[in-house]
Amino acid sequence: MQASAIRRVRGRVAVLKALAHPVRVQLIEQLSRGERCVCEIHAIVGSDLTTVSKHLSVLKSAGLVSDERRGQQVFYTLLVPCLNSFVECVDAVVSRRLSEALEARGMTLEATKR
Amino acid sequence: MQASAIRRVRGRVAVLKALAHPVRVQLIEQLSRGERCVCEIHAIVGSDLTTVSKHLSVLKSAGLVSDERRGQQVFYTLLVPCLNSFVECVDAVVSRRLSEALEARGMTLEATKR
DNA sequence: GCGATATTTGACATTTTCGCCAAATAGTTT
DNA sequence: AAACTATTTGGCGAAAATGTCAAATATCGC
Repeated sequence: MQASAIRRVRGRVAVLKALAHPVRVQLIEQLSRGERCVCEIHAIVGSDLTTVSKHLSVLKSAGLVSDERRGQQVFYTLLVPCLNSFVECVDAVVSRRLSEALEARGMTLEATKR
Repeated sequence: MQASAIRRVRGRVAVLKALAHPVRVQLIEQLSRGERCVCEIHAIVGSDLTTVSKHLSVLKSAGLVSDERRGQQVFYTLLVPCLNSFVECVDAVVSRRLSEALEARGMTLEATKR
Protein backbone atom coordinates (compact mmCIF):
# COMPACT_ATOMS: atom_id res chain seq x y z
CA MET A 1 0.00 0.00 0.00
CA GLN A 2 1.13 3.53 -0.74
CA ALA A 3 2.20 6.01 1.90
CA SER A 4 -0.67 8.35 1.05
CA ALA A 5 -3.18 5.55 1.50
CA ILE A 6 -1.72 4.70 4.89
CA ARG A 7 -2.05 8.32 5.99
CA ARG A 8 -5.61 8.44 4.74
CA VAL A 9 -6.56 5.34 6.71
CA ARG A 10 -4.85 6.60 9.84
CA GLY A 11 -6.60 9.92 9.64
CA ARG A 12 -9.99 8.34 9.22
CA VAL A 13 -9.40 5.95 12.10
CA ALA A 14 -8.35 8.80 14.37
CA VAL A 15 -11.67 10.54 13.80
CA LEU A 16 -13.70 7.34 14.02
CA LYS A 17 -12.08 6.28 17.27
CA ALA A 18 -12.87 9.65 18.72
CA LEU A 19 -16.52 9.12 17.85
CA ALA A 20 -16.82 5.49 18.95
CA HIS A 21 -17.74 5.83 22.58
CA PRO A 22 -21.13 6.18 24.27
CA VAL A 23 -20.25 9.32 26.21
CA ARG A 24 -18.65 10.97 23.23
CA VAL A 25 -21.63 10.18 21.03
CA GLN A 26 -23.77 11.99 23.60
CA LEU A 27 -21.38 14.91 23.64
CA ILE A 28 -21.58 15.21 19.86
CA GLU A 29 -25.35 15.02 20.02
CA GLN A 30 -25.55 17.79 22.60
CA LEU A 31 -23.03 20.01 20.86
CA SER A 32 -24.85 19.60 17.55
CA ARG A 33 -27.59 21.70 19.16
CA GLY A 34 -25.23 24.51 20.04
CA GLU A 35 -22.27 25.27 22.24
CA ARG A 36 -22.31 24.09 25.83
CA CYS A 37 -20.11 24.59 28.85
CA VAL A 38 -18.61 21.58 30.59
CA CYS A 39 -20.90 21.94 33.56
CA GLU A 40 -24.02 21.88 31.38
CA ILE A 41 -22.80 18.80 29.55
CA HIS A 42 -21.91 17.14 32.81
CA ALA A 43 -25.43 17.72 34.10
CA ILE A 44 -26.94 16.24 30.96
CA VAL A 45 -24.88 13.11 30.42
CA GLY A 46 -24.50 12.28 34.10
CA SER A 47 -21.02 10.76 33.98
CA ASP A 48 -18.31 11.83 36.36
CA LEU A 49 -17.12 15.36 35.63
CA THR A 50 -13.51 14.35 35.11
CA THR A 51 -14.65 11.65 32.72
CA VAL A 52 -16.63 14.18 30.70
CA SER A 53 -13.67 16.50 30.58
CA LYS A 54 -11.40 13.77 29.30
CA HIS A 55 -13.85 12.75 26.61
CA LEU A 56 -14.14 16.35 25.50
CA SER A 57 -10.38 16.52 25.20
CA VAL A 58 -10.46 13.41 23.04
CA LEU A 59 -12.92 15.10 20.69
CA LYS A 60 -10.77 18.20 20.70
CA SER A 61 -7.61 16.27 19.86
CA ALA A 62 -9.46 14.71 16.94
CA GLY A 63 -10.33 18.18 15.65
CA LEU A 64 -14.07 17.71 16.10
CA VAL A 65 -14.69 20.44 18.64
CA SER A 66 -13.10 23.66 19.83
CA ASP A 67 -13.08 25.11 23.31
CA GLU A 68 -13.16 28.67 24.59
CA ARG A 69 -12.90 29.84 28.13
CA ARG A 70 -15.25 32.62 29.30
CA GLY A 71 -14.78 33.42 32.91
CA GLN A 72 -14.82 30.30 34.99
CA GLN A 73 -16.46 28.22 32.34
CA VAL A 74 -15.18 26.53 29.22
CA PHE A 75 -17.53 26.31 26.26
CA TYR A 76 -17.22 23.64 23.62
CA THR A 77 -18.38 24.00 20.02
CA LEU A 78 -18.90 21.34 17.38
CA LEU A 79 -16.67 22.05 14.40
CA VAL A 80 -18.04 19.43 12.06
CA PRO A 81 -21.62 19.97 10.94
CA CYS A 82 -21.36 17.19 8.37
CA LEU A 83 -21.35 14.75 11.25
CA ASN A 84 -25.10 15.13 11.37
CA SER A 85 -25.66 13.53 7.99
CA PHE A 86 -23.40 10.75 9.12
CA VAL A 87 -25.39 10.17 12.23
CA GLU A 88 -28.50 9.83 10.09
CA CYS A 89 -26.71 7.22 8.04
CA VAL A 90 -25.69 5.34 11.15
CA ASP A 91 -29.21 5.49 12.52
CA ALA A 92 -30.49 4.08 9.25
CA VAL A 93 -28.16 1.12 9.69
CA VAL A 94 -29.34 0.65 13.24
CA SER A 95 -33.03 0.71 12.42
CA ARG A 96 -32.59 -1.58 9.44
CA ARG A 97 -30.72 -4.03 11.60
CA LEU A 98 -33.43 -3.88 14.21
CA SER A 99 -36.28 -4.52 11.78
CA GLU A 100 -34.40 -7.39 10.18
CA ALA A 101 -33.82 -8.96 13.56
CA LEU A 102 -37.52 -8.70 14.31
CA GLU A 103 -38.53 -10.09 10.94
CA ALA A 104 -36.29 -13.06 11.56
CA ARG A 105 -38.55 -13.83 14.50
CA GLY A 106 -41.71 -13.23 12.52
CA MET A 107 -42.37 -9.96 14.27
CA THR A 108 -42.78 -6.36 13.22
CA LEU A 109 -42.19 -3.08 14.95
CA GLU A 110 -45.93 -2.73 15.45
CA ALA A 111 -46.13 -6.08 17.17
CA THR A 112 -43.62 -4.97 19.76
CA LYS A 113 -45.72 -2.04 20.97
CA ARG A 114 -47.72 -2.94 24.01
CA MET B 1 -31.90 9.95 30.10
CA GLN B 2 -34.76 8.09 28.47
CA ALA B 3 -34.62 4.47 27.46
CA SER B 4 -35.03 5.36 23.78
CA ALA B 5 -32.08 7.73 23.94
CA ILE B 6 -29.94 5.04 25.52
CA ARG B 7 -30.82 2.63 22.73
CA ARG B 8 -30.07 5.26 20.12
CA VAL B 9 -26.63 5.94 21.59
CA ARG B 10 -25.83 2.25 21.88
CA GLY B 11 -26.81 1.63 18.30
CA ARG B 12 -24.66 4.44 17.01
CA VAL B 13 -21.70 3.34 19.06
CA ALA B 14 -21.99 -0.23 17.78
CA VAL B 15 -21.66 1.01 14.22
CA LEU B 16 -18.91 3.49 15.01
CA LYS B 17 -16.84 0.93 16.88
CA ALA B 18 -17.13 -1.42 13.96
CA LEU B 19 -15.70 1.31 11.73
CA ALA B 20 -12.94 2.51 14.05
CA HIS B 21 -10.11 0.22 13.09
CA PRO B 22 -7.42 0.54 10.42
CA VAL B 23 -8.06 -2.83 8.84
CA ARG B 24 -11.81 -2.36 8.85
CA VAL B 25 -11.50 1.08 7.29
CA GLN B 26 -9.58 -0.57 4.47
CA LEU B 27 -12.20 -3.26 4.16
CA ILE B 28 -14.94 -0.67 3.84
CA GLU B 29 -12.89 1.21 1.27
CA GLN B 30 -12.38 -1.90 -0.82
CA LEU B 31 -15.97 -3.06 -0.55
CA SER B 32 -17.24 0.38 -1.53
CA ARG B 33 -15.84 -0.43 -4.98
CA GLY B 34 -17.79 -3.64 -5.25
CA GLU B 35 -18.04 -7.06 -3.68
CA ARG B 36 -14.87 -8.98 -2.93
CA CYS B 37 -14.08 -12.48 -1.72
CA VAL B 38 -12.05 -12.93 1.45
CA CYS B 39 -8.99 -14.08 -0.45
CA GLU B 40 -8.99 -10.94 -2.63
CA ILE B 41 -9.30 -8.71 0.41
CA HIS B 42 -6.58 -10.62 2.17
CA ALA B 43 -4.26 -10.08 -0.76
CA ILE B 44 -4.97 -6.34 -0.79
CA VAL B 45 -4.77 -5.44 2.89
CA GLY B 46 -1.92 -7.79 3.70
CA SER B 47 -2.95 -8.70 7.25
CA ASP B 48 -3.13 -12.28 8.42
CA LEU B 49 -6.02 -14.14 6.81
CA THR B 50 -7.66 -15.06 10.10
CA THR B 51 -7.41 -11.44 11.19
CA VAL B 52 -9.15 -10.30 8.01
CA SER B 53 -11.86 -12.86 8.51
CA LYS B 54 -12.49 -11.69 12.05
CA HIS B 55 -12.66 -8.06 11.03
CA LEU B 56 -15.14 -8.94 8.32
CA SER B 57 -17.28 -10.69 10.91
CA VAL B 58 -17.19 -7.56 13.03
CA LEU B 59 -18.51 -5.52 10.11
CA LYS B 60 -21.15 -8.16 9.50
CA SER B 61 -22.28 -8.17 13.12
CA ALA B 62 -22.65 -4.41 12.90
CA GLY B 63 -24.91 -4.82 9.87
CA LEU B 64 -22.54 -3.03 7.52
CA VAL B 65 -21.82 -5.89 5.14
CA SER B 66 -23.40 -9.14 4.02
CA ASP B 67 -21.69 -12.33 3.00
CA GLU B 68 -22.57 -14.97 0.43
CA ARG B 69 -20.78 -18.20 -0.24
CA ARG B 70 -20.23 -19.22 -3.86
CA GLY B 71 -18.32 -22.45 -4.12
CA GLN B 72 -15.25 -22.34 -1.99
CA GLN B 73 -15.23 -18.59 -1.69
CA VAL B 74 -17.22 -16.18 0.44
CA PHE B 75 -18.04 -12.80 -1.06
CA TYR B 76 -18.69 -9.73 1.06
CA THR B 77 -20.86 -6.81 -0.01
CA LEU B 78 -21.14 -3.35 1.50
CA LEU B 79 -24.71 -2.74 2.64
CA VAL B 80 -24.38 0.93 3.52
CA PRO B 81 -23.71 3.24 0.60
CA CYS B 82 -24.26 6.32 2.76
CA LEU B 83 -20.97 5.51 4.44
CA ASN B 84 -19.25 7.12 1.50
CA SER B 85 -20.58 10.56 2.24
CA PHE B 86 -19.53 10.07 5.82
CA VAL B 87 -16.02 9.16 4.80
CA GLU B 88 -15.87 12.39 2.83
CA CYS B 89 -16.88 14.26 5.96
CA VAL B 90 -14.21 12.49 7.97
CA ASP B 91 -11.61 13.25 5.33
CA ALA B 92 -12.62 16.89 5.45
CA VAL B 93 -11.92 16.90 9.17
CA VAL B 94 -8.59 15.28 8.61
CA SER B 95 -7.45 17.69 5.95
CA ARG B 96 -8.65 20.71 7.87
CA ARG B 97 -6.77 19.50 10.91
CA LEU B 98 -3.67 19.00 8.82
CA SER B 99 -3.75 22.45 7.28
CA GLU B 100 -4.36 24.09 10.64
CA ALA B 101 -1.42 22.25 12.11
CA LEU B 102 0.73 23.48 9.27
CA GLU B 103 -0.52 27.05 9.56
CA ALA B 104 0.36 27.01 13.22
CA ARG B 105 3.93 26.53 12.09
CA GLY B 106 3.70 29.20 9.43
CA MET B 107 3.62 26.69 6.64
CA THR B 108 1.21 25.77 3.87
CA LEU B 109 0.53 22.59 1.99
CA GLU B 110 2.46 24.00 -0.97
CA ALA B 111 5.47 24.64 1.16
CA THR B 112 5.64 21.00 2.13
CA LYS B 113 6.07 19.82 -1.44
CA ARG B 114 9.71 19.32 -2.29
C1' DG C 1 -14.11 -40.81 1.07
C1' DC C 2 -9.60 -38.18 0.54
C1' DG C 3 -6.72 -34.36 -0.31
C1' DA C 4 -6.57 -29.54 -1.44
C1' DT C 5 -8.25 -24.83 -1.04
C1' DA C 6 -11.02 -21.19 1.31
C1' DT C 7 -12.79 -19.47 5.49
C1' DT C 8 -14.17 -19.42 10.33
C1' DT C 9 -13.66 -20.23 15.26
C1' DG C 10 -11.41 -20.95 19.94
C1' DA C 11 -7.90 -19.93 23.09
C1' DC C 12 -4.64 -16.98 25.00
C1' DA C 13 -1.09 -13.30 25.70
C1' DT C 14 -0.68 -8.51 24.73
C1' DT C 15 -2.19 -3.91 24.13
C1' DT C 16 -5.44 -0.28 24.44
C1' DT C 17 -9.11 2.06 26.46
C1' DC C 18 -11.91 3.40 30.43
C1' DG C 19 -13.51 5.29 34.85
C1' DC C 20 -12.62 7.19 39.07
C1' DC C 21 -9.82 9.21 42.74
C1' DA C 22 -6.64 12.66 44.21
C1' DA C 23 -4.25 16.60 43.04
C1' DA C 24 -3.34 20.57 40.13
C1' DT C 25 -4.69 24.70 37.46
C1' DA C 26 -7.65 28.79 36.22
C1' DG C 27 -10.75 32.51 37.23
C1' DT C 28 -14.00 34.97 40.50
C1' DT C 29 -15.34 37.04 44.73
C1' DT C 30 -14.53 38.94 49.05
C1' DA D 1 -4.53 36.12 49.36
C1' DA D 2 -7.97 33.07 51.00
C1' DA D 3 -12.19 30.78 49.79
C1' DC D 4 -14.89 29.12 46.19
C1' DT D 5 -16.38 27.35 41.58
C1' DA D 6 -15.08 25.31 37.12
C1' DT D 7 -12.10 22.43 34.67
C1' DT D 8 -8.04 19.66 33.62
C1' DT D 9 -4.44 16.27 34.49
C1' DG D 10 -1.83 12.17 36.52
C1' DG D 11 -2.08 7.67 38.12
C1' DC D 12 -3.70 3.12 38.44
C1' DG D 13 -6.62 -1.06 38.45
C1' DA D 14 -10.42 -3.05 35.55
C1' DA D 15 -12.45 -4.02 31.25
C1' DA D 16 -12.42 -4.36 26.30
C1' DA D 17 -10.16 -4.93 21.85
C1' DT D 18 -6.53 -7.04 19.11
C1' DG D 19 -3.33 -10.46 16.69
C1' DT D 20 -1.75 -14.96 16.10
C1' DC D 21 -1.54 -19.89 16.45
C1' DA D 22 -3.93 -24.20 16.26
C1' DA D 23 -7.92 -26.50 15.14
C1' DA D 24 -12.48 -26.84 13.00
C1' DT D 25 -15.68 -26.34 9.09
C1' DA D 26 -17.12 -26.05 4.18
C1' DT D 27 -16.71 -26.93 -0.72
C1' DC D 28 -14.57 -28.86 -4.74
C1' DG D 29 -12.22 -32.29 -7.79
C1' DC D 30 -10.61 -36.82 -7.98
